[in-house]
Amino acid sequence: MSIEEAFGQVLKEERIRMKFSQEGLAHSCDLDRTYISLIERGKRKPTINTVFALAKPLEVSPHILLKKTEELLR
Amino acid sequence: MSIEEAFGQVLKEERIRMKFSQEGLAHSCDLDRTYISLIERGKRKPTINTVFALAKPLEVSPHILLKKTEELLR
DNA sequence: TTGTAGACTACTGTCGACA
DNA sequence: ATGTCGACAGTAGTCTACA
Repeated sequence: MSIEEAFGQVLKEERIRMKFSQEGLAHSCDLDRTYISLIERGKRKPTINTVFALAKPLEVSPHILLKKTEELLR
Repeated sequence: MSIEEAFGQVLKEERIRMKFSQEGLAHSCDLDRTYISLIERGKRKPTINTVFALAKPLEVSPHILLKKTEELLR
């Protein structure tokens, strides 16, 4: 499993936990809905700034997203 | 201070802690030396895969780099 | 509500050279 | 050992549209 696939899975879990639709999350962090879709399916490797943007509406620290990603990979 | 500036500062601290030159670190994580220089000066926003690549030779978990970045920003 | 496609812009990351 | 420059290839991220 690749880093971006693991990150996508984490993002999806956190998004669903917060009861966001992809659309709602996209709007909340000022990103495109189709881009959220791409990330969740492991088709994109977001920059650190994007990770920070995603983390905010998910009410989780950015580093937690990476930590969960690492846990999935190991 | 921007996210990328904070990350650059963290990277530099960790690199120096491990007694790497930019060149040595670049070689160890298979990135370009000038790119390490750009990141440390906050001129680039690395992707999550790049963060993972940088973390490995620094012998630190990727999420720790983000955590230290967050601490600098706050 | 989500996946996907295509066309597009902006920027990440490479490389060679020189101070 | 590092900063910087310019040129470049590849990809992050946008937007419209349709299943």
